[in-house]
Amino acid sequence: MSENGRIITRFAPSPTGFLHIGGARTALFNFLYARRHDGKFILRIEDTDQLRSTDESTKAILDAMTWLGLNWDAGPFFQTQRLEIYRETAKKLVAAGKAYYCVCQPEELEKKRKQALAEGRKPKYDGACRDKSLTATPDAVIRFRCPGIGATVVGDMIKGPVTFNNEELDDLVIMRQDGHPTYNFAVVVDDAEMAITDVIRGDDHLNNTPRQILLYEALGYAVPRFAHVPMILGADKARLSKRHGATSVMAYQEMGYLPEALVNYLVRLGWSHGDQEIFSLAELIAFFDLESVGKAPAVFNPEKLLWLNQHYIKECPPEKLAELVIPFWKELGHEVTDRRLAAQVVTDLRERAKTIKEMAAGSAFYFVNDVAFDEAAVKKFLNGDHIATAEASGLLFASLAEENYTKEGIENVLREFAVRTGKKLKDVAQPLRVALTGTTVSPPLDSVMTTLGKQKVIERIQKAVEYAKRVGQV
RNA sequence: GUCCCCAUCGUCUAGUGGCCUAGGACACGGGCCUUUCACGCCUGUAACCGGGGUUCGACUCCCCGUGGGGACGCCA
Repeated sequence: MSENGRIITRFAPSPTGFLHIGGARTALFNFLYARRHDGKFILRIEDTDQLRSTDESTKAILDAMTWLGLNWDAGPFFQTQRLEIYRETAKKLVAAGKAYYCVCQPEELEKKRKQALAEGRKPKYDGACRDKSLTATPDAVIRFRCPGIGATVVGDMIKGPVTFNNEELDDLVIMRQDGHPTYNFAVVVDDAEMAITDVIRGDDHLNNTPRQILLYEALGYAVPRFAHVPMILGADKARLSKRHGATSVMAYQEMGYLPEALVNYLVRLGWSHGDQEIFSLAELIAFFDLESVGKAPAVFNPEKLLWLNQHYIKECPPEKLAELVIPFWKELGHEVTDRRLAAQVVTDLRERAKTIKEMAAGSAFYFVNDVAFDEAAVKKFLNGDHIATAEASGLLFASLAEENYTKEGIENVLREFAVRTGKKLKDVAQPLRVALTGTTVSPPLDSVMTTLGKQKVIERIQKAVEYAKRVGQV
């Protein structure tokens, strides 16, 4: 079954919600491990829970994987399309005496479970139907017969060998009343059938692993290698959840994050390569290994993710960045079609935005007909003497020859003007900035002015002067 | 309660018995640069959970404790 020793990994989410941060990291590790070893990465949707699985979730998960660039080589496979395989396999187990039908009622079991917990015992199935040799009936489930003696060792690639006493394991249900397999059964059958060589998953599954190994053995399958990755926690060290902020991968896209940033952040959550922080995809594929995955759970730190996002924004080519900002401008009501202009705007903002969303907001002034003036800024920099300064410098720009209307030319005008009037450059720049952008915070004036173009600059200065006069600043 | 896992700066981590006066990164403080805000550069604060062993020598190995996480479903 195994393709001559080739590594095969899989990501197997249940479609009961969006792809979250933790799942994304698991998927990423599986993806990288497969790529690193020139193997195969399979996507499998574990939709055996009829109640909670939805098509929307499946779509959302696929979209998020695609956005992150976690391209799978096969699948998505759906467990609900493979029901026959589980049923047949389960029947074989029953025929071999390794599994049996059970008619214990869920309510009854729940009662016993609670009682055991209350009495301080480990809640385990009591084996009521174990030796009744029941046959298939509509309300019967199938349980796997656990040995109950001996021990099972999980040779985990991250945690090292972990030993479980088999008496800790009870007879788990493998086929439900509704004819669907349970997780522990379906996962074993599929991982075996799909010839998965390395199972990389969250360490919340470590406790399931011994019973899965027992199933592999009962079915005569080869046992894969396991790697249990520690959980991701929130700032309060509790398991990461909605109350810690955004946990959905796509929420980060909406907030203006680059997939490269999220991938880079996620991979460093638990994995390291010396002191290196920034990794290209090619480097990740070249370097990723399970030996360097830590054993301790990691706290999700949005600040560092933000820093990485800023880094990738700075690195991003303007043309590509422009493509990414366009939808965010649109959301702000600016239909930007001029790609050249967009690339220029983005270049102005590139080093001063932490997210694409922030970049869109910080550059909206380029696209308006009338600048939205910030009251405090106007009050401070478009008054008395300042307004005369703006007006005067505006005339200078107007008289600037087209070939001198460059960043250098503009800066020269600014500097000479400051020297001539005995002002600080700052006192010349700020009024202009407010006139052109409406606020005191913007990219450098020479950039703003060249991007905006001479005509608009002159127009905006005039309008600003008029505005200031109108609101009685003079 | 039982079982399993884990434990280095606030956070992510380097460290595999002497290289450690414990390194890097984020965040934070100070400084430089500067036409605003940023970027960048320099710099500072900050950690080996506790106790026993083992060893000439423990952040590194062992045990116990403590703390945190996970599992105990006809969820995955």
